[in-house]
Formats: sequence, structure tokens, C-alpha cells
Amino acid sequence: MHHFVRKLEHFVRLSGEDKVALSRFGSDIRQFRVREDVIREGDAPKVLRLMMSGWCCRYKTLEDGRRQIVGFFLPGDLCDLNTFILREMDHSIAAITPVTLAQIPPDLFNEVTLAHPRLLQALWWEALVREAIQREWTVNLGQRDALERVAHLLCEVFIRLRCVGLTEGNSCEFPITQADLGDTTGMTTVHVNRTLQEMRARGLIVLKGKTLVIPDLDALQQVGLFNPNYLHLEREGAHLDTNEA
Amino acid sequence: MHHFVRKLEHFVRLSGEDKVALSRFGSDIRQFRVREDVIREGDAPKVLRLMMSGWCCRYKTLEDGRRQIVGFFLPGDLCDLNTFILREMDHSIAAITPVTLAQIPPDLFNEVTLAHPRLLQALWWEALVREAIQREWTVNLGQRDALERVAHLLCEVFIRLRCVGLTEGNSCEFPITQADLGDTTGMTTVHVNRTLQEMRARGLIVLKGKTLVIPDLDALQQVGLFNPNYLHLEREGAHLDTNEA
DNA sequence: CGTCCCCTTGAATGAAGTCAATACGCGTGG
DNA sequence: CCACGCGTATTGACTTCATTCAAGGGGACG
Repeated sequence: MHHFVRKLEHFVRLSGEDKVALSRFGSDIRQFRVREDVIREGDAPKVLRLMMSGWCCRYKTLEDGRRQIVGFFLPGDLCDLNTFILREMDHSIAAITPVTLAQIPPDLFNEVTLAHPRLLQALWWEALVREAIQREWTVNLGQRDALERVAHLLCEVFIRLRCVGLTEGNSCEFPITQADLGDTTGMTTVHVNRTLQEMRARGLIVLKGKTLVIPDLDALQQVGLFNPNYLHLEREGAHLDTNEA
Repeated sequence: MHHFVRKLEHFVRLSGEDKVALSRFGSDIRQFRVREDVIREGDAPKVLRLMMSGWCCRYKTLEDGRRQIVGFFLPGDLCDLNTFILREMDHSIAAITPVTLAQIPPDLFNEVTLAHPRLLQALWWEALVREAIQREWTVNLGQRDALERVAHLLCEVFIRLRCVGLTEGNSCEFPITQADLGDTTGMTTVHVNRTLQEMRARGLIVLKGKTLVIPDLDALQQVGLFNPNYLHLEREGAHLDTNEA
């Protein structure tokens, strides 16, 4: 839950009361195993889900088996505000690592946000950022070549992790296999591998086991033509801040 | 405005009162010329925009000039519920054809939707569908080859136009240049051209001037691995219908 | 009737995919 | 403790899809 609070505070400063209200979202906790589906295309979305720990991915599969990962959920991410409006999921969500998430019934969500409008705005901010990320992924796949694509993805993930306090200096966990990276970037595993080799050779990354080190984030951003503005992290909602200290 | 109503009614049946309320959104109308920017990356979003007629595109540009179109706005589309939460735009919107759109001040929007909750749900549905479309574009760019990509795009556009009554039988307007198609599908104009040639040769499309004919939509869907479920068009919100006839 | 924009076509090049074999790392069980 | 097996990573040779460069054509409009 603290990841979530930490993230929302990139948008507005929350009051103590707001935080207490948020803590009510943590009452129904569920675990998922590696590779387990959290929800599948066609299922009816019944609850809101909040990532407490671990990594998930959102993905779609074509009839012939091709798979595209269309997003990552990191700790502190909310899986789809409001989806319960829709009758069925048009995509699936799977656990990449062991995952803990909070399930929030729509009624509870409505009750809490009705009483805390600033909180609701922070949640909308979260949703708008997720949309912006999705657009950026479209740009990534449409315009960038292999090296740029992977560099851009690594920058995004690193910065998102840093926002929730999950980096240590210039390193972070990176539990994604090369096959999954391929399904994310629209490349084959072979080509992902070669691209990573090149990035290592250029000293842009150190990636070993499940740990990623980015010796020079600026350099990596440059290679990936990464501009973080789409993450809207600069306390844009400061005008909504509480007066309370 | 009727396009908008027609579209929302794919989700819930609106009461006469709802429709009257919606008509209040049409008080501030603006025109844009071909290729004119509606709003630019970096600008502050101040109003909600509703497409009355014409086509717009949402796009992002990289420093080195590469451009990716990340979405089309067709008549009846709403350009970003809620963006006024964000301080600045992370992308631009441009008119592809002459465009008429309604500008809705946030206050008016809040007032109207507060009084008409079912309307608000329909608007959320609209926003969620837009997100789903964005995800599908990610899949399109990541997994499909040139032919599939273009076929998929044409299916989507055709069906979205049909939803708002802008098709006639199996034909519709299609004012997109091949260069813009390239920026949309992540291909060069040359390759777009060759791909269209092949589609014509296979009898999948007749595309001449700004008119598109799809002789056999099923066939085109098959080629594009197009599954319309992500458009959520099946009156999913029927349980919210008004009792009023 | 010329100009501008858009579409079309050909030939050469290049980036990424395919196929296939091999190597590594790690947990399990003999 | 070592052998085995499985998932993941790596590498090489070849192919294919898409880009690049460059030149020409066609139509709308002033």
C-alpha cells in the first residue's frame, strides 16, 4: 500500500485522512503464482485490483498464438479503474513473478472516493498516466528500432520503479525473461538477445540474473529517445494540495 | 451531436432527458482547417472536445522528426475525458480533414454529468473503449505484418464509422493519405502503397480518391486477424437502461 | 498550364526473422 | 555429491520483409 501512496503523492500531497481512507482498500488480499493468470480475456471484471508486490503483465493473444504484452503492472499500480462497467475483459493479465494484490469491491471504491474527492483526482491522474504510457508504447513499436525500443522500455520501467521506491541507486530488479521482452517489444527472442548484447557492449546496461543496473541513465535515455514528460511526474496536481501539514 | 448520441447508445439506452442534457455540450463550436493543430504537445488542456464532424489524429513526434499517429478521432468521439487534470499535453492533435468540434468547459461537464449519472457511465464506457483501442494498436504494431496491420486498421475504422452512421452499405469515406497511413502503421509510404496494391489485387478493398469500399468485410477481418470484441459494442450496459420508453 | 501534393514503381540495401544447434544455471532426486 | 532435466540464454548461417533512394505519373486547383 505504501507504494501506492508514494506514487499518488507524485501528483497531490495526500492528507493523513486520505491515507487512512486508502488503507481500507487493503482488506482483501490475494496471491498469484508465477505465470498464473489474474484474469483472462472473456472473463467478467468484478473488482478493482491494486498491485501490492510483484510484477504482472497485460497481454493479448491472436488466434494463431502470437502474443503481445501491452503493459506492465508494477507495485503501486491500479489495474483498471472502472472496468467493471464493461461486461467482459478484452485482454488477460498474468503474474510474471509471485504477486500480491488487493481486491477492491466497486461499492467500497465508490464509498471511499465519494468521501475523498482529492483522492479520486489522484486516481484519475493514475489512469491518465496509464493511458499516456500505452500511447508511448504505440510510438515505441511504430517508430523505434530494436535498440531504441529496448532502451526506451528499460528507462520507463526504471523510472516507474523509482517512483515507488523500488530502485537502489542505479539498479533495480528486472524479472522479465528475454522471451517476454520479445512479446513486449514485438521482436523475436533471438533479436532481443542480440540487442541486449549490444547494449551491454556499449556499457548502457548491466543485466544479469534478475538484476538490472543502468550505469548512466541519461545515456540510456538518449539512446531510447526517452522523454519522461508522458509520465506526468512533476506534482502537476499541486494546486489541489491539502492545507493540512 | 447525433453521432455522439448514436454511439453512446451502443452502450446504454438514453432517456429523452439525457439527450437534452447532452445537447448542452454543443454550445461552443469551433472549426479547424486541414492539417491545423487542435492542441499541441506542451499546451495546457483547458476544455473537453467533442468531434462533431471530420477526422482528427492524435500524434507524437520524436526529436529527430519521426512521427507516430497514435489514434484517430472520428465524429462522435470525445477527445479525452478528464485531461484537464493534467498540466500539459504529452501529445498533439491535428485535423486531417476540415473539422468541427464542440468545446465543453469542465464546469459544464461536471454539472451535466452530476445530474445524469447514467450519462456519466456511458461516457466512461467511451473512455474505456478508447483505451482498448489503444491497446489493440499496440498489438497491431507489435505482432502483425504489413498486410495484417493495414487490414486491421481498415476494419476498425469502418466499424467505428458504422457505429455512428457514417457508412453506406460496404463503403465509407477514407480521407487518410498514404503518408499518414504510414505514420499510423509504422511503415514507409512506399510500403503502404505496395500493401494497398496487394489488398486491391486480392479484392479485399476498393480504395480510390477518398472513398473506401470493403466488398467482403468478413474476408478483410480474417486477413487482419480482426476480432471486434475490444470495441465493446454489444450494449454491455443494458442493465443500466432507463425505464422510460 | 504550371505547380504542388499525392500516388506509383524499380532496384539496391539493410534490419529483423527463422531455423537449428549449443551452452548455461539451477533445482530435483538418485 | 553428481546426474539429469528444464527453462532460459547464446550463437551462427540463411532468408525475408521492409526501408531507402530515386525517378516518374496523375490529378486538383489557382
